[in-house]
Amino acid sequence: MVDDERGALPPSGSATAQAGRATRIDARRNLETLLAAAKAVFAEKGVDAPVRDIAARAGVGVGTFYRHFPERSDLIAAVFRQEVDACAEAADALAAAQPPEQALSLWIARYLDFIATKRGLAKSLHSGNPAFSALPSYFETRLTPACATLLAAAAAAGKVRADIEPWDLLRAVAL
Amino acid sequence: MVDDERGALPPSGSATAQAGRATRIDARRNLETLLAAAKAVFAEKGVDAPVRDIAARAGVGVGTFYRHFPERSDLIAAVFRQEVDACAEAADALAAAQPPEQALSLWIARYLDFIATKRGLAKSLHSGNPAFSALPSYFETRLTPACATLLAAAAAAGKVRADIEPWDLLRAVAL
DNA sequence: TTAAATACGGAACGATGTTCCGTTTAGCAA
DNA sequence: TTGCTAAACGGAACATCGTTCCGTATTTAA
Repeated sequence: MVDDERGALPPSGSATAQAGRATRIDARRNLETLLAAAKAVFAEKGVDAPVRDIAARAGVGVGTFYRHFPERSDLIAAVFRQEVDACAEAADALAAAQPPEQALSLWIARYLDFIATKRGLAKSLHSGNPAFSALPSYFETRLTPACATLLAAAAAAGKVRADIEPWDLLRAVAL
Repeated sequence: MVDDERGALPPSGSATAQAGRATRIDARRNLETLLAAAKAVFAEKGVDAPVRDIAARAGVGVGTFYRHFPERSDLIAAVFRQEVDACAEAADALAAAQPPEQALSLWIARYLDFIATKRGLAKSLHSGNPAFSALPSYFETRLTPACATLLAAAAAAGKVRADIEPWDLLRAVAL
């Protein structure tokens, strides 16, 4: 259940039903509600907001919270991963709907939003907590290809130089 | 009382008796005991060690702790300041007792010790807590002149190049 | 419809920072 | 020395958090 959100690469929902029963629908709904509540509360009060506040905002008990996120840090990691996913998916959507140059430009704006949000998380990310050690790699693995696709299309259209490395672009903005 | 330890520049004990009574001797003794206990406990269990542990190690109640350090962060800042002071004073002592080249070399070793200790504190220092915002400046203001004196003497004796900036040396080792 | 598996809610626990207040003590004067 | 008072002390008590537990409610499969 929570582990579905933990896979290193598969975006966010992997219906890898192993055996036994399927995940209950109320459980999945609460998981999503909790993630949404967490994003809202983090934006309002920062990443240090109490678990109780997040559970309350989601209209759920703390017991339910901990069923989905065994530790507080798991929530933070899940929110981070979900936002990385959203940013990567935005790249696909833009590539499909816009001409190369605008797709790239709009996505960079989108990525800037993400970075701004991440500022608060960054403190947690670099806190030495092993719960977060995999996140930077997730970030890179997910976002580099997304950026690469947009860059390649723009380069093919002659809109940007062809020697720009996706990872360098990401770093340039992030730092 | 605690503010005696807070001054931006005057090392650690400024007997600037303003009015009223003098600081009680038991109070001053407890302050020193607490600082020593804190250093020991930090070395053992890290900067996140509970206030109670530090008070217990000092043989003192938590009430006494909070009389001297209104917030936990004040203790950390005080320990940091005291260690900066000790490092700066070591420079004077070495300059007075050793030939320039050895004084410099021995002091760098001493400074390395300090940096190693500071590692644990660094996390707190850069945590965004305003209680710590003045510490980097204290560090620089106190240590740069100490280092400069040693460097100047060594340069005058022809033992080191004359174009080494004290601050650069400090950074080179610290980073 | 029913029984078992699953999930839920929230009281309760343990740890920690901080406050409060009755008791003790150092410092001063008679 | 004795007595008085401000200052300091000790530690119980409070508030906040993360986390655990367990009795109850809901979902699902047959």
